[in-house]
Amino acid sequence: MLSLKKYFTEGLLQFTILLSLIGVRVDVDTYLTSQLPPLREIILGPSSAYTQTQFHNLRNTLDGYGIHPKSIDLDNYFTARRLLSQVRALDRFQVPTTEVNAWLVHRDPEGSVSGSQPSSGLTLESSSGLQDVTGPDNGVRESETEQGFSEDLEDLGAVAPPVTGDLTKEDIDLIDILWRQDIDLGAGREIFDYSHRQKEQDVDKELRDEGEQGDTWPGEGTEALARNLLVDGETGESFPAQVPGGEDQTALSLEECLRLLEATCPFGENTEFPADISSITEVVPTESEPPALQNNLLSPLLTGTESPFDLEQQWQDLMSIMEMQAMEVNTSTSEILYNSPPGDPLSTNYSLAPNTPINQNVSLHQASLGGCSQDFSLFSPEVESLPVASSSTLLPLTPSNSTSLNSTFGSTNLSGLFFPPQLNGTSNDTAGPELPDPLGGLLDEAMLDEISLMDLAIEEGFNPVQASQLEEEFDSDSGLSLDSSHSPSSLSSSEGSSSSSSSSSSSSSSSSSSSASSSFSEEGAVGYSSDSETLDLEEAEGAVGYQPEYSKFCRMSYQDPSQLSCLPYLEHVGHNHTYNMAPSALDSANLPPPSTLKKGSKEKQADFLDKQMSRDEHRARAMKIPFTNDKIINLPVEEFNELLSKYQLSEAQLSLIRDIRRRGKNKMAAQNCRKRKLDTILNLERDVEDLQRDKTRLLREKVEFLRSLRQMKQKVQSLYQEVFGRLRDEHGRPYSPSQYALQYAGDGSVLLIPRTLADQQARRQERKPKDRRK
DNA sequence: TCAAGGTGTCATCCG
DNA sequence: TCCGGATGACACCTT
Repeated sequence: MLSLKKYFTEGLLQFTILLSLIGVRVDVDTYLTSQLPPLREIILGPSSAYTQTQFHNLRNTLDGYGIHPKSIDLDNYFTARRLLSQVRALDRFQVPTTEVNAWLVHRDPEGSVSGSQPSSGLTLESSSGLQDVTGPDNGVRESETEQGFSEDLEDLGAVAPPVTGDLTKEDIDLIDILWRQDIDLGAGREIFDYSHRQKEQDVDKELRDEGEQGDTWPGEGTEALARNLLVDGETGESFPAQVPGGEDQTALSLEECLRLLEATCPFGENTEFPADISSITEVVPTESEPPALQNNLLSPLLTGTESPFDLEQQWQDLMSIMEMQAMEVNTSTSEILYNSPPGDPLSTNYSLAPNTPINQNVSLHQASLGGCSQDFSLFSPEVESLPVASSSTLLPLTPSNSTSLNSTFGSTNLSGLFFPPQLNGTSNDTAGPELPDPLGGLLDEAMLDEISLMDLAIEEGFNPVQASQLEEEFDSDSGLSLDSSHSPSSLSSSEGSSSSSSSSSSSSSSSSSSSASSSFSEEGAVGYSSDSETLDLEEAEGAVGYQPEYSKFCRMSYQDPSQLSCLPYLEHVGHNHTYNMAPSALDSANLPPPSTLKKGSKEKQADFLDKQMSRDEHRARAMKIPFTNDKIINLPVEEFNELLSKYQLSEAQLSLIRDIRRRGKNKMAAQNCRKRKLDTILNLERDVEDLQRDKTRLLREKVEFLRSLRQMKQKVQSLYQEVFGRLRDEHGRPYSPSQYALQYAGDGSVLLIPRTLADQQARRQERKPKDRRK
């Protein structure tokens, strides 16, 4: 494990530096800040020295780079945990662990990192050098309390040593103590298991209870310290995230930590922390690892000639570019992963890290493919001048070959190390083959620029449909969502409505009174749909108002029409909001059992019926129209006139009846119209899909033709050279290619002509197409 | 409170 | 000229 750490950290650092030197900005932030326990432990051990870079930017963006929004709290949390751990470790025997973050102390001998440094950024950096990353167990972020704690520590001087020049003995002692504090002896996972932590939490809880009952801290500081030492076998930390109300607990833990700090190291506010630590170092027995190992671990940075801030800058470059690539295109994947339920442990712990490399992979391809698919530079006139082998050089960067980057990287293949086994196992389908791609993309961006969708489709034997799907995914931001056409509901409704709209006129014209009652027909929005608005006392005089209850009840088409058909008043009224419902669904509408209609509720029912009636129905009732609105609306003109002639109706009644008929018909027409609109949109979407497929197919065919043409030209050229090379003049000497050329005659014969003449003819032939264009 | 979508209604056009 | 379908526009309501 230690060798693996050494190997990996060295390799990763060298690789990162290499990328930075060549100008590639890679965002490793997403790797480091992700809650990937194995990854963190592999890269950093239980600490997070690398995240100092990020922590440096937490509260101040000195270099102008944006801070990853998902990493701030996490880093704060890790920082606080690390501070807490180290404070607790001051007075106890500690299992030595490999503390990578000691690099930060070493690597900045002439830096301005100082505990008294007024610059917040520098202070933060120095304090972050003490931060700790203990793994993924901590899902709760308590940035506020931790920041406060960090600031408190700064006030106490509990910051990194004032390394303003050469390392003093105290500095070296501090480095040594830091190393000894956190050496990882490979403690078993059982130390971190829940039951163990639960016990520790219980201890903490008791401690807090005591603190709540009475502020016994000053007197019990030593005891609390002793109890606190049992909290964590390796780091001495509690696990606030495991307990409800974790923030409070963390706050207490931080406060407790401060108190412990005071109890353990009673330095004043201006007392420099390192001095105390160095003094403690002599007392604390440690089992440090062999110095050689430490030196080996330190070597990657210590041997570097770059300044620490340059290295930090390179890290930030690495982080930034990877983050930008991740955020660039593949938002869908991000949404899936980011929007995972918070309770999902997998998504909570691993959402960021697995997502990032996947996005980077896809984004790199999408960035190149999207652009190329539109530019189609491959089909430009220069396409013939492109070497045939050029496409083959792109192959390693295509998705199908992306896995080959593993072999390309050989022993430095990072993908297997970047991600824990369980993660690789769970995300193999999606992330597996794509993981190396960011690295591949970083290796040669210029090559990626030349990748096109058609390259994938042609060179890699992509199905055109797949290619078009890729294009569709790239164009997912278009106004019309093509996926909506795949929605079962929308599709069925549109298909069902298309027939209804075409037959609406016939049905309405041929419908009789019986057909009018069958408004819940499969024809859709052809039946009368009674308005759902109510008519209260004012409405009878023209006021209009809505009753939300009823609107909720039968407003939409999917609402149950049985709620209305059970009502005797409305059994003849076709409240047809069901034009997109299946007939079976309508037929299966259940009527409430008659027993439920008790006499006591008749009044309520009457009120309810009043509310169910539309405005026109209310008006018709108010005007004492002797027939139903359904008949008024759905009867043919002849029958409608007959009906009117049977009754002696006043002018107002006739006017209302005509209005009801007009409005009812118009309502149905509007519904049909809207359905047609929807159908049109859906059909257009399908047409767009078909056209995209055709476009992809045609482009593929074009490229195939171009390739075939290129091959034929090469063949002709080789034949030309062969024939020309066999020609001999009268003296048996070969003709000079610079002086003579072969020309193909129209009849198939081949003539040997002077080169000048051939050039002239070639020019003429070139002019002809231009003239034709003009 | 705002936005988006659904629905009813009116006015208008057109066959 | 009337009838009715189609549709844009608007208002209102719900989510």
